[in-house]
Amino acid sequence: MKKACQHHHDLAPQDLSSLTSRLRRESRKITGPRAAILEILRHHPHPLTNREIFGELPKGECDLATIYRAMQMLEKLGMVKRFDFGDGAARYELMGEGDDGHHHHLICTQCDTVVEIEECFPAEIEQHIAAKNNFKAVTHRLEFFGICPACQK
Amino acid sequence: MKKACQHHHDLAPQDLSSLTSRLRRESRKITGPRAAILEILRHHPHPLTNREIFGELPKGECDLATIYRAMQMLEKLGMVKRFDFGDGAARYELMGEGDDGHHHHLICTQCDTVVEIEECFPAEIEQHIAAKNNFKAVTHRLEFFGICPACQK
DNA sequence: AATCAGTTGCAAACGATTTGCAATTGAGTC
DNA sequence: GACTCAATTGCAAATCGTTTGCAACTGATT
Ligand SMILES: [Mn+2]
Ligand SMILES: [Mn+2]
Ligand SMILES: [Zn+2]
Ligand SMILES: [Zn+2]
Repeated sequence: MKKACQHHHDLAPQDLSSLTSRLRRESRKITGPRAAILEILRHHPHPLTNREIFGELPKGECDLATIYRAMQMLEKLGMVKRFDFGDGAARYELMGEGDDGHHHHLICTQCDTVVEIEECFPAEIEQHIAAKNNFKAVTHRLEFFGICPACQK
Repeated sequence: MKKACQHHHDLAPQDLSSLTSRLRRESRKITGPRAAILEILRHHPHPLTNREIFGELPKGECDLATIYRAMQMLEKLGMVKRFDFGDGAARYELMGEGDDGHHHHLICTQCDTVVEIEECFPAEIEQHIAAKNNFKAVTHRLEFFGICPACQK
């Protein structure tokens, strides 16, 4: 009954080699920690916090600070998208090559279940808001919150 | 040329007495720090961080921790609404009695200018998202970002 | 004026994120 | 395969926003 998601998550995750070549292209080194981090992101459909990534890693594989530095770099290179669920921890999701990664989530306020959302804020309304206030390059951050079926008792 | 905003910000700010009576009603004490904080919120049309409130206060008037505690309490009583602009600091705005305070902002990514926005995410689409995923009590957090007229050169 | 729960200042504690630095290591070069 | 050097890492300390323990204090009520 669940409709197929239209984001890259459904597609076979991009292979590691395409990811590492992107790094090489930017003259970044392919290190153990980085490969491990990308491997984890590749297999997760929803945004992960640095601590969650750290938890997925075999202990001793890599320092938490290294993950923070890696995610910063990956975000700068446009390889991951950063999300904010309002709980004080940044979350990252791998994004496809051309893709700008813009999309939204529906989060259960009780159990933190995350659903990828395909709907977006209507462009016409956004343009109207931008024009009315003489702003340029307007975009938005949008996340939905509610009670998931399982938590409804 | 600027169109009138339709939020409570335009109306004369609610007077201190109506605010303090709300506190009294909840058997909270009207203290110097609290009155000073409310006074500041009353005169600010946009969300303020705790540190900004602290900065507005005459030095020595009140401890930062007291502000954190006051804002927590005011939020619990539904007297202020908390916003998140994604920069790691909570922001609070005074809200009217009946009002649930739900609204959005347009923030300049260069100078942090804030504009109050009256538009909201279309309810029908939100309902559709909720229904499709069997979520209940769905709401959203939404903020717009762009370059304000002054920062466009 | 006496009473007492609610408040406050101050310092320490916290959790997420950043940073300095010396040791380590990819990845071309010979 | 060894050589070289900038990029990277681990570790500890530092930052930042926020929370908390606690003893002193104060507003509201009697
Ligand atoms: Mn997603
Ligand atoms: Mn506002
Ligand atoms: Zn969108
Ligand atoms: Zn809205």
